[in-house]
Amino acid sequence: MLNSLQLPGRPEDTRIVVAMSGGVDSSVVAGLLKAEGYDVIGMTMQLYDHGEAVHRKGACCSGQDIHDAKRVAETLGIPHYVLNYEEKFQKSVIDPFAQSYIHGETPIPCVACNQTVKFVDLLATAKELGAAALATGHYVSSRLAGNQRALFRPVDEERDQSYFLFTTTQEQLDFLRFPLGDRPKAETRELARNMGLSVAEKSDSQDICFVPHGRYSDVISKLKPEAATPGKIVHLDGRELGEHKGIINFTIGQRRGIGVAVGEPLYVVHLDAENARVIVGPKEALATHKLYLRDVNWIGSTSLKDAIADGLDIHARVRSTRAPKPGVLSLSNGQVCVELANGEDGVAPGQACVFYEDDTQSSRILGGGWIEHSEREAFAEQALAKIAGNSVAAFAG
RNA sequence: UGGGGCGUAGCCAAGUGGUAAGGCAGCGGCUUUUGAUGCCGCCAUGCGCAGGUUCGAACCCUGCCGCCCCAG
Repeated sequence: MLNSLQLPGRPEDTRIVVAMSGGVDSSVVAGLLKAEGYDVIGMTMQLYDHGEAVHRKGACCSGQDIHDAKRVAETLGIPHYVLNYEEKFQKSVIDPFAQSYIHGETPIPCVACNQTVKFVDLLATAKELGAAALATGHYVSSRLAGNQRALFRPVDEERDQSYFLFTTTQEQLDFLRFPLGDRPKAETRELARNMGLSVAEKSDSQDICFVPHGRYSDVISKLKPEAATPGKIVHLDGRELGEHKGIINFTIGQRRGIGVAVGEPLYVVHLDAENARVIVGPKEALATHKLYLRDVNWIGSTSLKDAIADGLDIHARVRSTRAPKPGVLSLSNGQVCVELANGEDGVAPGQACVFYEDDTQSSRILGGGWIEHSEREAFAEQALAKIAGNSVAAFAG
């Protein structure tokens, strides 16, 4: 006989740790589980210096948010602990974040945070406390598929956070619970009001939590002053259009902030970290069909190797908010790759490609990988090759 | 200093007598638990300068300044 979290034993005998960010979602999770009678412990991670981000809307894991979490815990009558993971967060999330941009890639700190601090350190602490599960406020569903848990898209498609959870391992998945995956966001807020939680009307979190005022490049510059190396802005057709203040300020697909006027809009199509060049071009040059992935995490029911041996029809996401699009997952020269039937724009190395079983509303998440590089239309590939050649020639001369 | 052309916002550019299009760039906002994209809004009391004609001038006239081309 399993309880509502599909664990053996009565709720009263089941200890659950809830990762409380200080936001509405995780607060409601704690409230729901407490109401069901579970032995709930709230835990909040302190991830970075609260000095600068205290009053920022939509932050988490610092200053005000920790206070909010504490208040909620008091209201619910559950114990609450604050875990100082500042050093780990710096090392596992912020530093790699900066390095990624320096290398001309575009990181996803939210995934790095889930992958490291949240589902490793916090999860370990939960186990140490004798918890049977770690519950979070993510909008994603998980349930048993055979004798192991599987991940599915949530009921509220608009809030789907599965993209940020693609690195979750089977072992972590078996210990995690996502009670909000089966209800719409509006209902969560309603529940928060009914529970009398102080955070009921708090704005949703957005943007990178550890970036104070919207300029992520400031964080990098502060951390690595030498990172902002100026360089040239080069058009796909070879023209040098101007200068920029460092490739850390750009990402593939970006339009605003290039600062060059040529009559037609320009987009960043490639970042040449080695030569500090930003390659720009027309929107058409962004269309990407084939993605090569590294560090693939697979949480399908059969092994990855077996599943994709003959090519597997999947739906894939290259960004969190877009609907999964049809594609084929396969092995190409030993590297996992995805061929998107209709292509996508703005595909940047360092971002993730997440696999879904199909395009249904409650599709299973099969895993995903980090985008190492990608292939565009022939004309763009040729132009890029030519520009790369010019750079080599320039160095030789 | 003979001839011709041009000077409109940061860039490009339409307008050739009726009260300054548009694009790009920039700025602001919306959207978004990553970076983006997208969408919406803002952006020349003034058209190289100074006079003149006219009810009315970026448009016509005069002079000046600057740039370009051809011929030297």
